[in-house]
Amino acid sequence: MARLNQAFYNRPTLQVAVDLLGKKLVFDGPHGRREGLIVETEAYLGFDDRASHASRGRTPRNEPMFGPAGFSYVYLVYGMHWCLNIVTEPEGIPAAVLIRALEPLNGADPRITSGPGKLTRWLGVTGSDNQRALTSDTFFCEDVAPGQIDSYAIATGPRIGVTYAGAWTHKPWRFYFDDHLSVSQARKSHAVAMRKS
DNA sequence: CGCGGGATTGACT
DNA sequence: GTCAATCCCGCGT
Repeated sequence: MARLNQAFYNRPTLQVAVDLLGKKLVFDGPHGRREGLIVETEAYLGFDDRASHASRGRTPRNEPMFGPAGFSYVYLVYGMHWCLNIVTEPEGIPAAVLIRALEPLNGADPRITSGPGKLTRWLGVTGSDNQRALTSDTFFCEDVAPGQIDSYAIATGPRIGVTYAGAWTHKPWRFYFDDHLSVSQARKSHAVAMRKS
């Protein structure tokens, strides 16, 4: 199926975050080629969004977020887990979509990729993959043929782990396939996700 | 240059 | 439910 091009990512971030659900992520890494369906995302809108790394201006770490859409933004969190984002919106606007969960397509335990730190470990994505184009032959997303996957209701709710973000903490910018086995467990979240459809 | 804290996870009570 | 692991970043001194 069609590979997602830069124009796909060069759009409003909330739209990209929703549209990425159900797409296939492909990565050729240290474990060989690994593929997974994206089943959970979060949008980070930079500038005003206090949950975003870019809310306090341009720094060496968040530099990729300011760059052109369709590139990776990979950073280390809590000293041990890599998080994979895909940069969105035109160059100069810091925004990205965090990939929070995948359904592994090789028959592996669906929980092995049920979290942003878990899926990078499974894929083999590390800091050396920061700011790489996601439109290459070895790292990309693509459409999945209709009927190829089960249909899920798309749910939305507050983003995980951003309790420091003031008013932005509660923005419903997390999107996921409701009841999907690979969606991350939102632990201390008391928020009730709202059905989108 | 030191310090506080994080877009998490898994182990343990 | 609670907590530690672990290190880079960003900010204040």
